Amino acid sequence: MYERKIPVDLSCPLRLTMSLIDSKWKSCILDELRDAALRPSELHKALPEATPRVLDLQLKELVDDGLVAKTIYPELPPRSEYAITELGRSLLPILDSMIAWGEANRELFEAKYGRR
Amino acid sequence: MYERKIPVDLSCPLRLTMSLIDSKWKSCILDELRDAALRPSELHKALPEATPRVLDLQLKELVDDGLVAKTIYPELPPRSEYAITELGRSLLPILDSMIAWGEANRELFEAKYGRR
DNA sequence: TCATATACCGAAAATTTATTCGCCATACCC
DNA sequence: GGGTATGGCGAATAAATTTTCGGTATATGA
Repeated sequence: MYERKIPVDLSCPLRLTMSLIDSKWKSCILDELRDAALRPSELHKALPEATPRVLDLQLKELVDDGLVAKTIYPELPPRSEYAITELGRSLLPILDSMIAWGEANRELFEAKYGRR
Repeated sequence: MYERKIPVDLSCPLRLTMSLIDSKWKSCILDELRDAALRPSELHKALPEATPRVLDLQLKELVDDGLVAKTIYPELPPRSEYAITELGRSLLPILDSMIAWGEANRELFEAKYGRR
């Protein structure tokens, strides 16, 4: 039985929301799942910089928190799919505003921290 | 001269925005500064769970990233103030939507992860 | 002289998060 | 039997973040 090591932060609304998405890949995973459910191998193809292991670990927490749902198909070789839930989907407007902010300010930070 | 250990993530708009605010206290600091500039001791009073040290470290990164501005008053004992910049203020609507989401879903997670 | 107050910083330790590597199980195919 | 493919997990390591503790500097005032 899986259990979060670090519990969701219930101390204030902002920290609650942040604690659900503030790891390195969770917000990207939710963003990738917005249009279609993906298998772990497809998600890894979409986010090649993330290792399969870390995607697996963070998907487990997203499932645990109810933002993503997992479906296992009893086939061989095994197949599973991860889909965003309605609760997870309700976070997408927040991610959208972050994406818009990042696009609006990309040049500023590229100039500041240098395009390699 | 101060320098970020981990650079801002320029690889995509979402990760850029997240990398600016995804540490444990940065979003709370920005939220606290929305109405008035605060001195470090006042900020610590507003966020007593954060140690003065970590507030200091994260304020430095927020200043470095241009989200917060620091003013030093040459008095004794020393006095300094941290104020949100226009760039930082442009993130507040995102924080507002996170706060609203957290309020809307607080009960769900309290039921799930237990009020102590 | 000594304590106070304020902001700040260095360094070590502790904690949390991410990476790397290799293994498991299973049915299919050669 | 050996190779392939898939999803998943354990454990060790590495890296990043946070905490803890102590110290600096300065003018005031007891």
